[in-house]
Amino acid sequence: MQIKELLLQSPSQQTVTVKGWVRTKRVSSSVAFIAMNDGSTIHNIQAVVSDGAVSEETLKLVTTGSCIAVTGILIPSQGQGQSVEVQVSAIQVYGTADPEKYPLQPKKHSLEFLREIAHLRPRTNTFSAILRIRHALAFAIHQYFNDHGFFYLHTPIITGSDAEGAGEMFRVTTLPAINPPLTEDGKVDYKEDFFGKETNLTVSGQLEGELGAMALSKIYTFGPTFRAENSNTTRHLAEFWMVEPEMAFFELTDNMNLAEDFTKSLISYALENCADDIAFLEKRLLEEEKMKKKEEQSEMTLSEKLRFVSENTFERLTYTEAIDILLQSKPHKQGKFNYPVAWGIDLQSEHERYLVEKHFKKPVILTHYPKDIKAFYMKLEDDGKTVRAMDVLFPGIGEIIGGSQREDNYEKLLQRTKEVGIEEDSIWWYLQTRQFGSAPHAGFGLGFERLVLFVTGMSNIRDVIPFPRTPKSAEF
RNA sequence: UCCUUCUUAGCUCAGUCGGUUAGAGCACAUGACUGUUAAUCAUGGGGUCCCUGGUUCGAGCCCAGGAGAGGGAGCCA
Repeated sequence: MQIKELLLQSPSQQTVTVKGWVRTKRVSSSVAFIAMNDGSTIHNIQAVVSDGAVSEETLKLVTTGSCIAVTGILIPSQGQGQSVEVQVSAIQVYGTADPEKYPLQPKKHSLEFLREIAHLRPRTNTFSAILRIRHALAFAIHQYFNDHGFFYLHTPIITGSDAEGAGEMFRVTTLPAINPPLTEDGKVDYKEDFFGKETNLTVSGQLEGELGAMALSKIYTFGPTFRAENSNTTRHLAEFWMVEPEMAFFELTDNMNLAEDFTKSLISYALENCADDIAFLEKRLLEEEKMKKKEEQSEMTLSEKLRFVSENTFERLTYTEAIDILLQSKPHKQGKFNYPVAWGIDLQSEHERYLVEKHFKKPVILTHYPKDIKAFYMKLEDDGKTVRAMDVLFPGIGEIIGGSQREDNYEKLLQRTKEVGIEEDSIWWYLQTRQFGSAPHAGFGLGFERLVLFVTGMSNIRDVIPFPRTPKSAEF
């Protein structure tokens, strides 16, 4: 029986067997206490070994990190801190853990150190809590879409197009790294490669997602995506998971409504279903906050922040309105921004942070960006200057969602591909959807790790994915 | 990629003006203790001071180069 279930049982004379990893062992002359955890819950179960119940040799093997099965009777606990505990009659040691060598000690470890032992960090309270929340959010995503008539579309991970323009790509090839076949003009001959052309790992499933939406009406993708950008920040990974719904007959406002309802319901799901884990992470954050200066401490606890976001309306405004607010802002007038503010600029982090964290103090949806700073597939407004784009900005995270209504007019789309220098041949199939039964449609991409970051209150994206891939780092 | 900070025991860190034998807390080991909650108390072991080179009578400390990590920025989700 899992420890999560066991802790909910009322004590009985029935014999139970619990399997898990030892967190701590406390020994006194006549009794030993073993705290065990199997990852099913943040809570440990206490196994009590009375004098003589288990041989001394066996008990000696029970150390922090070892894996054991204990058999005994579930009894009411005499001590504080738990209602039931196991009165042990037998212990089976599955795997020992030399206490001199086992890196996880019954004490606080820095997140930096735990990153170096990512193979063991899921055994800590913090990471098991994060991983359970990550799972719950993934489940909630599928449930939400299923309940709302979306179909899960599996878009390819290896792509032959590099038209998304979302960033540098990882090349996929089976050609030898040394002396690859060359063309007559000395370049690598990809006709000889596995697919007979240049291929890469996907940076987004959107273009294929649109093909699905043009048949199934409402689809979503949820899979890994890859960016070979040399980004070294707390918000970027080279391999991350993205959720990309795409809906026929949706215009920009429908898209915004969906994005807002979707993220709110995911957060509510976590609040309802991961209460223990969120409470643990909240306590952890509070301790961390105490170390900070007064002015840097956040005004809300983690659960307050999550509830605030899930219960309040996101602020919606256009890029042009946002620029006006920034031009009127104190930091702009006092010259505090490092980057100048003017219509046409790409908003910098400091600008987004001001809008979200200082001015509105809630999530913000920015729309109608200038076309020149956005992707080619976004629908051009009638003003000819802006596109029907939307970015959802979250406090502390920045851009968590980027999306748009797509250009559904063939001529206009073709025009834009030419302007940004995309070869027609490379995305003929994408362009054809605008020739055969085109329809207004829209969609967005949600960075899954950024959502997990927000819900767990963690500050580094490397700590919300089991095995992070970042520049110069692909261990484990 | 740029800016910036850091690298000393298993972990988190201190280390004075460059000075002879490098410290603390936790962890670990041993012992004590009749119910603990990251138990407590006592004792003990544990060091390539990130690497390479230089300055100096003498370098953990100063200089140069390199590696790794953190934070910020850019790119974005």
